[in-house]
Amino acid sequence: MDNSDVVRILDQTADLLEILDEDVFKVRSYRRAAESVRGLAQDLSSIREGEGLQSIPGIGKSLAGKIAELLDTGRMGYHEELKAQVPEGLPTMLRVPGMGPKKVALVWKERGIRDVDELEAAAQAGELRDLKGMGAKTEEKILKGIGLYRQGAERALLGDVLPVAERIVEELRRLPETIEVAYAGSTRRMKETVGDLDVLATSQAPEVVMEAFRALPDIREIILAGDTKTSALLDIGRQVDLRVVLPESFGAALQYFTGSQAHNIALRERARKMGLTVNEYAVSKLTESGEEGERVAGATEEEVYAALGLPLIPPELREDHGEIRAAEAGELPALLELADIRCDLQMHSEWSDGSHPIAQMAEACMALGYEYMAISDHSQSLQVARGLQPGRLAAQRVEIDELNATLADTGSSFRVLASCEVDILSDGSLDYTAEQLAGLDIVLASLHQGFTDDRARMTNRALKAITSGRIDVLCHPTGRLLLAREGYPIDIEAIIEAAAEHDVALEVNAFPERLDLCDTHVRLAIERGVKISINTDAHRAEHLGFMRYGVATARRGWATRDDVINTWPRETLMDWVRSRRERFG
DNA sequence: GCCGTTTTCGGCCCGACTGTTTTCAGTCG
Repeated sequence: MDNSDVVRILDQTADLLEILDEDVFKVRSYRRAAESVRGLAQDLSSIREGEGLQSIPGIGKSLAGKIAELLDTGRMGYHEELKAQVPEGLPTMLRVPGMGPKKVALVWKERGIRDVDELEAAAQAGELRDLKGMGAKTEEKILKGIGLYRQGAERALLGDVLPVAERIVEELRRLPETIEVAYAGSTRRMKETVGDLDVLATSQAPEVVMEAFRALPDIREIILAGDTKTSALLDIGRQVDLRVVLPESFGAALQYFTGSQAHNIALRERARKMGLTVNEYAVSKLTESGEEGERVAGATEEEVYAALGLPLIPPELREDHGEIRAAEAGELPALLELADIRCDLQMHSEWSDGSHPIAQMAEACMALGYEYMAISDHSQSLQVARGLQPGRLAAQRVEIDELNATLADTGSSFRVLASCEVDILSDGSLDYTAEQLAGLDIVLASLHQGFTDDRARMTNRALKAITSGRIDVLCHPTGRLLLAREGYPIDIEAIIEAAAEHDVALEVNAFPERLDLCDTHVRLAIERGVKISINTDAHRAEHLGFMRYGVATARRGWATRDDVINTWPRETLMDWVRSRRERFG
C-alpha cells in the first residue's frame, strides 16, 4: 500500500460519491486529499510516524483515520461500502469524455447500463435519446467519446507537446489581428505530462483569430467552436483549447488558464476573504450584495497577483503546494534559470551507444553557451550499449586530452571532462575498479539491471554505491519511464538521506521520458541538503536541448541556482569532486 | 469532509459551451 494506491482509493471514493449524488463539497474534499497525497515525496507511513497525517493540507481528522485504516489493513471500509452500492464497471464510464456523474447515474438507473460496452450498445441502438436531458446528438457525442476513450492515452509527454505549443503560438503571433499569444495550462507549468493544451490570445477581432486557428496545420479536427473558445484535436492526438480575450484581460486570463485548478481555487478563496473576486477577465471588488464590482486588475499577471497582495508566483510552482503561503511571507525561492547552467555532465558519444563523435557533442555544447561538459559513456557490463572495456576507456581519455589541447591552442576556454556512467552491478559493486574510477574527472553511476529485485535489494544496491565514496552523481535514481514504466521499487527517502550524508549529487535526468528525479523528489532532496545535477543523457547532439525540461523539473522542485552543481564554474566542480573523494573515498 | 486575521459552524471558485430546454443542467477545465 504505497502513496499511489491511497491516491487511487481516494479518487475512486470521490467518483463513487459523485455518482451517488452525495454532497459536492464532500467530493471536493476527497479530490483535494487525493491531489495532496499525489504531491507528496515522502511515504504516507513515514509522515504518519513523524508529523502525523493531519499535517497534510486537506486531510483532517476523518480522512486521517480512513487513510490510517488503509495503511494498516489495505482496505477502507467507507470505500468498500460505497463500492458495494454500484456495479463494478460504473466508475469507468466517467473516463468517457462527455460522461459525467449525472449521466452515468442516469443511464444506470433508467436503462440498467453497467459499463462502457453496454453504454456503447445502447447509444448505437438509440436507446438513450428518450432519457431526460438527452437526445440523438447526445448519443452521437457519447459514441465519439467512447472512441476517444478506447484510443487510451490520457496524457502525453511534455517533450511532445511543448514544441507543438510553441509552433501554434508562433503561427498565431504572425496574424496582424493578435496582440498577445501564449500557451498556458500544464504546459506552461512544465508538468512532466500534459492532458490538454491551452492557448490564449488577445485580440479585438476574436473571430478572425479563431478562424485562422482552425486552419492551422497541426489541427486534425474541430471539437467545438464558440465566440471566445475553440476546442480541436491535434495531430499528436491531444486536445487543444484556444481562448481569445480582450487585451485588458490578458493577465487575468493567463493566470486563470495556467492553473493549476487547485492553485486557482486557493487564490480565489484568498480573494474572497479580501473582498475581491477573480475570474478570467479581471480581479474586481465584491459589492455588498456579493456582485462583481469595480475592476482592480487584469492586464498583466503581476497586476493580478499584486491585487491579491502577492508577488508573481512562477508558473512551475502553481500547484497549491505551499507557494501561496511562501509568496505571502516573501519566501518564494529565487528559482534556477536555464541561463544559469554552465555544463551538461551526462552524454554519450559514438564510443558507446551515442550517435555522434565527442568533438561534435562539444561543438553543440559550445553553441549552447556552456563552459564545459562531461562525456559519460557506458561501462563494460552494459554490452547492449557497447559499454567501454578498461582499454577503450583509457583510449577515450587520450582522445579527450587531445581535444582539450586543441581547444586550448585555439584560445577556447571550453573543456571536456572525462567521465562515465558506471553500472551498479547486481551485488551493488561498481563496474570499474577504484583505480579506473579515480582516473576520471567525475563519476556518474546508474542502475541498469536487476529491476526485478525487491525494494530492499534495489535500495541496498544504490546505497552501497552512494556510500562507496567512488561515485559523485547517482543518475536517474528511480529508473522510471514516463507513460511506459514505473520506477523500480526503491526507498527514495533512504537514498536521499545517504546522498546527503555522503555528499553525492542526485541527478535530474532531463530526457523527456525520464525527468527522474521528479519534481517532488527534488524538493525533498533539497530540503535534506542534497545537491542536484541536471543532465540531458544526450545520445545525439540534438538531445542536448532537453536541458530545459530538466531545469523546469528542478524549478518545480523549488530548486535555486545554489542547489544545482551544473551552475558551478569548472574549477568549483573539480574542487568539490576532489574534496568529496578525500572525505569519503 | 475541511477549515478559521470576521467563523469550532457555515461557509466552500468561476465561466464557456452544448444540447435540450423555454430558463437550465451537465460537463469541462
